[in-house]
Amino acid sequence: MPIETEAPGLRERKRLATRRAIQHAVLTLSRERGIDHVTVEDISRVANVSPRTFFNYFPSKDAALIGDAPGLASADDIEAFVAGAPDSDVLADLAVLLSKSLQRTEEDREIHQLRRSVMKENAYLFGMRMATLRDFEDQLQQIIEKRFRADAAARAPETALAARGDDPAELNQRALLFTLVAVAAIRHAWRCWAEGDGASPLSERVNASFAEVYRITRRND
Amino acid sequence: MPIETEAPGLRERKRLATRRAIQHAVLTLSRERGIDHVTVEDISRVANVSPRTFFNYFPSKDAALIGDAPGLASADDIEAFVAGAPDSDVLADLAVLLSKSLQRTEEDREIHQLRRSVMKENAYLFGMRMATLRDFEDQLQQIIEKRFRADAAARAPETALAARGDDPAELNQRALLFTLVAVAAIRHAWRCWAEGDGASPLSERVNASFAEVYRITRRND
DNA sequence: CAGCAGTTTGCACGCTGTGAAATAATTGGG
DNA sequence: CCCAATTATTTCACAGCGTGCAAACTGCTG
Repeated sequence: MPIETEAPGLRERKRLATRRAIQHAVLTLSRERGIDHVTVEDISRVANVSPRTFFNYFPSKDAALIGDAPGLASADDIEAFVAGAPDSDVLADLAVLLSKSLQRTEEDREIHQLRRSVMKENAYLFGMRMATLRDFEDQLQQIIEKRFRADAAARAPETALAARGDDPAELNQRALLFTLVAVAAIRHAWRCWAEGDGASPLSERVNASFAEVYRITRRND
Repeated sequence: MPIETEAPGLRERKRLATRRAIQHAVLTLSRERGIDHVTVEDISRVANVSPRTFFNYFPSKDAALIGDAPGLASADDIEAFVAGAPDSDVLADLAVLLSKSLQRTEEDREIHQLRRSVMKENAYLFGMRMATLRDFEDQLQQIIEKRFRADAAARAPETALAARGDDPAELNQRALLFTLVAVAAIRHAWRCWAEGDGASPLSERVNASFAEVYRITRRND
């Protein structure tokens, strides 16, 4: 019995190859002519699939360009965050969690670099990517809410849930604000990283940006 | 000689009416059936224009739904922000500026409420709006950079520009972070406002959200 | 090999968005 | 009031996106 994954199998390998071919095609073509002058037909021709197959892999042309959504860290890491010490700094813990989450972004080097260079040219793509970030935000918000509830329970275990001062709507809003500030930090990190030469990994940048957020919100002295 | 605007003229009035009719049409139809089941043809029929005319007013179906980008405050307000006291809190000043900016968002009450209710149903529209926020962000970032330069000049007027410690790239990144944090606050305010009953105006919410950002970034004590 | 499940493809179709030219409406001047 | 210039609207044609469907194909399994 294999420890980890069964041998991927021809089917799966082919699937990944096709996916990669499509992404590679859309990125290189976009870099040459600009995305507006690249059609799905062009992409499919270069990637050696039918136009219809393109849409079996990606729901839209944009999706192929943008790539997969970031994806949150492992279940273990999330667990650790939720169960964090109730009197520790939530935002700081968040920085740790998110830095870890983005480490696994480094799957495919070449695609990654290509995408970065294409996005540097067409700034509006950053905006596109933001839209796909919504899922990420929603997940994050729910995790943060969970953490809040855990904190509250740890702090006052004897009090009944309903009796505690946590209005669910207010909890929601608090979690939302943490989420949005965290995403702001990620966006900052991401764009600094995209501007730079790619020397330092994205996850380091995230830590730096979170630290900057703290500096910014201190009134200057 | 009229003080302010010449009489708008028939042409301009009609134009505004059409614009409003289209927005009204797309919003009411979307609320009834969901936006995916509303075509440009439907919208144009209700608004009494040809489908082609629809695209003379809005570049896309989404654009009609989302409405105009927020738009920054008046030139005077921006001037005041840039020339702010160099040792005051930039983020706090920013809160004032943005709160003012969003006051003028309250142009058309009915459209505004409709849009709010449609967006409450289809959460993914929030993501769409984000994409349009990029212009706003860029403008904001430039204004903040200007403020930084003004501050630096006021603080050390004798030093030559080049000799001062402000690496242009670093200035950029700092301004970007301020921008993104500010936008995070606006997004928070906006979504809280959309959730609520619309009693308190958006601009007040912005102030509240900025205050919350400060609270959040203090390590809890 | 035979059958099954998953993949790719071709085809038809509706919808979005744009360019160009014809048509209609508004404005300003005589 | 009517004409000419200007601007807005419409009609038409067309390229591209994205989806449903059914047929052909390919890897998998016994």
